[in-house]
Amino acid sequence: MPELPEVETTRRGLEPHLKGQRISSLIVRDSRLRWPVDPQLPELCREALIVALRRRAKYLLIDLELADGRFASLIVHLGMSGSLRICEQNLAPGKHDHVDIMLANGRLARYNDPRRFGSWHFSRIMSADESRNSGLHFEFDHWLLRSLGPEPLSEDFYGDYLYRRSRGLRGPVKNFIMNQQVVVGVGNIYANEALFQAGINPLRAAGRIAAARYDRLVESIQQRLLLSIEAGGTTLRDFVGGDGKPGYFAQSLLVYGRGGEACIYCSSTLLETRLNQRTTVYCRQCQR
DNA sequence: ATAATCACCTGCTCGC
DNA sequence: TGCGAGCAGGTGATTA
Repeated sequence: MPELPEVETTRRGLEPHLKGQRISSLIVRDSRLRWPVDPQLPELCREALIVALRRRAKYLLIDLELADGRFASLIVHLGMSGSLRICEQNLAPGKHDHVDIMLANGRLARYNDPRRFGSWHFSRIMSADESRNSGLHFEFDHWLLRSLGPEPLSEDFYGDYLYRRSRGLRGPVKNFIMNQQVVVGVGNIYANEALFQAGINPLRAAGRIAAARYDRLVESIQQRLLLSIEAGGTTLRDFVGGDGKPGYFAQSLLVYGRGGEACIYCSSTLLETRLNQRTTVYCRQCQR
């Protein structure tokens, strides 16, 4: 489920409840996630202070000051069906509630993930010296984050970057912008939405799109993501943010889930096909 | 190197 | 009402 707006919505919902709180214990009920959860995770997090909540790509980073004074981060991915939300400690865990972060203040952050495509990792933060010398954007170096592209809402993401990276590529532009090594955070919903707004046919070869059209695509990606964040993300089935509330961007979707219906601009029937085994919706009239 | 496919899971909807 | 097929917001690994 979660693409960048949903992860960012989760981060914003959790931040006021988690930042500055101490972890009393961490409970893993089912460690069979995308990658097995480190059996030592609860011990590693015991009595840690949560100092910040960040997001990188679709990963949620929970920064910790450990009991020994060192720093570390929990790296959480929500996969397709995950959510992390605040609730009271007297609320009994239900089906698929795989992880709890118990807080000293009587509340907890509960991770629910029916499909178990999400993941939890622990990474110590490098010392200041190591961080300076590494040339990385992060204070820690984790294999999951190592080869990610730029954040779509940052200055490192602009039309000419996409243009240059795409030269020579013959694959569809939709696959190109969903590649997290090219740009992070864009999943199936927002790839469809942004390409529609930009007037670009998702099947067009990435390497055959002019520079000016990539300028427009960057604007479209940024606008769709920002509008969705403002709306609290897209809830199709079960997404809830950190405060447990659904997002209402679904009502603003331009093409996703509307195959066979009329294009909002030209009224021609929206086409539906599959690209990289993902449903792709577009207007043949408006998208070239 | 690039591009396409597979694999990992549960839950839900659809057609018969 | 039951049952199999297909599909769902992601992504690393594997295969051409």
